[in-house]
Amino acid sequence: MATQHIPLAFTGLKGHNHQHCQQQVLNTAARLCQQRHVRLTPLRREVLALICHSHRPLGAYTLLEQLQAQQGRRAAPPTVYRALDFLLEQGLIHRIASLNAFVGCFQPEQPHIGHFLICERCGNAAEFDTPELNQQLQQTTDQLGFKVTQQTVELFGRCAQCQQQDEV
Amino acid sequence: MATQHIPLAFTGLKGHNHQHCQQQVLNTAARLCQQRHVRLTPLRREVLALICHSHRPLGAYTLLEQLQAQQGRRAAPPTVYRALDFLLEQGLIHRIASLNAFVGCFQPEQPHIGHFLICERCGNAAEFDTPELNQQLQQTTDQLGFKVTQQTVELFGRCAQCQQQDEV
DNA sequence: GCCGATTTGTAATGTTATATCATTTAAATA
DNA sequence: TATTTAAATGATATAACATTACAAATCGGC
Repeated sequence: MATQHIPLAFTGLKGHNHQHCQQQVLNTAARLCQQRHVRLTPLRREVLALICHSHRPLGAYTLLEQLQAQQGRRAAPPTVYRALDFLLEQGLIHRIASLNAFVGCFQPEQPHIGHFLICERCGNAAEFDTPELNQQLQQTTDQLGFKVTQQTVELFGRCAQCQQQDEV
Repeated sequence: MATQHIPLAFTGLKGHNHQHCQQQVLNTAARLCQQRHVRLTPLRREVLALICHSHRPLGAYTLLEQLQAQQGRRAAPPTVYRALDFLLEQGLIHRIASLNAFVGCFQPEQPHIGHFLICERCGNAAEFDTPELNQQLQQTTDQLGFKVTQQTVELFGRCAQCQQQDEV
């Protein structure tokens, strides 16, 4: 729940090996699905791969196009949405409500609250999860007598790299 | 910015006079628009009134229906969306991204970050704004080198009242 | 191999939001 | 007050996002 998570998407310049990162996500997904006795079918795996191909949130229809393009697969919206539903259920991706888009989860081992930083310049989304913030949210809502069951925390702005780029 | 805000929507049972509340919002809106030299036209005022009629977020097409029903006004989607854009710009309403819906702002005097508690049982949304949480968010994002320009914080769950109701 | 359950295909439709251009209304100015 | 100009609204079409319903195919367990 309160797992420390270094934002991956914004580590790009500092030796983030994305190909490796993506492969790892796919491997982890395969293992988790096996453990959970659910099926990571080719289609689902494909959608996950497309999503994890970048750290930018992708819309369902973008995924649909890419599916069609990539392997001449005839696909309709439900095809993608069903795959997305599965991946969401398994905690392998997250939905970014304010963008109607989806990003890969890079810590799918244990289910967790997804808090996001989204850079308006590079488009990358980074998941973050700090105990302090969780605690503060808990404390605040406790005080108000509100029992939280689900969170949407999406912070937009500029990542560190893009702030530097801006100055140039 | 860090104005203490007692969630209004969840004070219903404790003497929240909603008619008065709604009237006050409309009056404040009128005054603010006058001060700002922008026009709170009948249409915009009407949409604001509909939104503030309850504390439940309303979708654009619900508002459209209500507009049409209420005064036989012929209206198309852009009519509503333009009014909503205006009200958003003026800080008189907020958009709840995870619901594609809109709620009134009950503290429109000074622009502020909208953080929301949304009860899944009664459907009410309450704005909250605590210095502690703001500070923690600031601190967390500072540490990550991220410069926030816009926030979507929407917490779903049960309000205090509905928790009581559940127990019955 | 057969049966039931899960997954995928397909067509249609629902929901949310925007683009574009014409028309009307309000405000500013002469 | 008449005229000009800007702002707001009307109207049509369409884009973007998402779901329903039912048929066909595929997978696992027996």
